[in-house]
Amino acid sequence: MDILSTKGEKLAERPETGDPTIADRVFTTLHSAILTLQMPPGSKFSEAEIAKQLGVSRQPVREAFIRLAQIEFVRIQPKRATEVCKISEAAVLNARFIREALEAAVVRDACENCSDELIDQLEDIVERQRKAVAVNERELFHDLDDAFHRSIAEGSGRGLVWTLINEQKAQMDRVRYLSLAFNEPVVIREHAAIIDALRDRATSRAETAMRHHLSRINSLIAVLRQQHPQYFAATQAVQGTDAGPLNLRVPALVKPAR
Amino acid sequence: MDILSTKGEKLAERPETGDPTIADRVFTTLHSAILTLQMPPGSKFSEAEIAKQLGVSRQPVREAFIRLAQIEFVRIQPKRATEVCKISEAAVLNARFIREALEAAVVRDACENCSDELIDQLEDIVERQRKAVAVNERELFHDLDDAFHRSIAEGSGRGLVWTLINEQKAQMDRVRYLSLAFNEPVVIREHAAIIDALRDRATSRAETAMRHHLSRINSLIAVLRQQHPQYFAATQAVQGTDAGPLNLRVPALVKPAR
DNA sequence: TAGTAAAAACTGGTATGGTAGATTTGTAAA
DNA sequence: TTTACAAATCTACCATACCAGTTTTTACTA
Repeated sequence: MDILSTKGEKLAERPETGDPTIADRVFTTLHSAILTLQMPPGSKFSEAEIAKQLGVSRQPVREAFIRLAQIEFVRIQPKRATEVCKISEAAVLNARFIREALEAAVVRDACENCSDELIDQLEDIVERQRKAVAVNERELFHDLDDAFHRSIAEGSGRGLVWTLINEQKAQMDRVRYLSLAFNEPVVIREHAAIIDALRDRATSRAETAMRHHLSRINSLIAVLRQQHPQYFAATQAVQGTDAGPLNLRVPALVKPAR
Repeated sequence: MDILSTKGEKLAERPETGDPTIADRVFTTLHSAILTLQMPPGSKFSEAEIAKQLGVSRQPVREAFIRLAQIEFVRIQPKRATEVCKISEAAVLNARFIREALEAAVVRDACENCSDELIDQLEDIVERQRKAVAVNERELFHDLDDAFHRSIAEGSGRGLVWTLINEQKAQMDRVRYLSLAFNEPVVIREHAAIIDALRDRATSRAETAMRHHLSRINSLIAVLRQQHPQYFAATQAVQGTDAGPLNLRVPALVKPAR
């Protein structure tokens, strides 16, 4: 089956080299395939199978799996199977909570720090979103949506925060791919409201607008869960990594290396 | 040699099995060694070297490296070396920003949702902190500090958020290990203030108290940077993963499945 | 036919050898 | 002494073989 996409985000590359490894490319490929639901939640596969499909050895596939497991895209069951994590409603709502808290803080910062150039840039992005809607370019629209939020973070000197938001967003993005009707006009209106508040340096209003903008997924998820129950995990299964009771220390074991 | 501990932070274990792999144990060991500065920032080492020291093959060490790289504990330079990431002031301040935004949101939630049992539990933790100070048990004190913040998150139904806070905290914890004088009495007083606000369900006051409590590291880091310049990265080196200008798709990199 | 146990066919985990690229070292020339 | 360049020695990456569990299939028994 010709499942694997060849496009993907630049999540995998090393900062030091413009020369991504095979493991990097496998990671990018699988990441994209999972995000776009080409590999649907709950589907099982094996290192060997993917390796064969991609024409590489098991080793880089295995390393890609490790990284995917760390961002909870897949769940590795030793000696058993590896499967694409189902969408956990709790995890999505948690991601939204985190994103809202962070973006609210970021947009407050932006109100106080940001340059007029940022506002111009944001308006440009929204304008391009209007055009994307006009020609029905859904992918472009979503990329521009990312760019909008990202620009706010970077424009207020919080570029590093975006890295984290982006990770959290991944779980939500799978939901987004499930939803065919995303109501782009409303998104554009909300973006415009955020820009207005930024221009007026109205901190509270900007925060409120951002929180409202990010809250829409709450209504989406319930509907989508109904439509695609097979993609969702059982309700109470939190599926998170438990860090244990107290994070106790381990004894000293490794000598520092020179 | 009898090398790898089987106890320790449960960061590494798989949910499905009580049987951590060698790679899990290597990860835990190295994670702890880096956190406690036994492996100081900037020190270089190799897969083979660590494998030899620990008496295992290179493979599980390599997988541990991958996971450590993902949380920015080490930096893998292909064909060159792997080194413990230096402490980046920008990264620490970023982590503090994220933590403050999240914990502020969490404590607001806690004011509205939390049970009286939580408040009792928090008071118990602070009481144990007092005892820890009395007998000068620094490690225990810090563990209890973690427990305090974690309990608030879990008590308000935001346990998953703690997972993320904990990751961010790691960068800050290395700084904490550098600091011999942590001013425990002030910490205890601030914890008490948070509890008071929680008991009164005073949302804004709780948030303010929490933000104030988390802001102390700002003054710490400048001093520590002076004292231990070799552990810190150059100022402008942000050292974060840059995802590129727009998250545009990358061209086809992997041959599609055969 | 139903139940059960052996065996075959998977799974991911680990060890090891080889490769390409980066760094260091050493040697020879200016 | 300094410089240039080649060889030796690192590095992490990849492929492969093997191992120990798990699951599925198969075949035999009641």
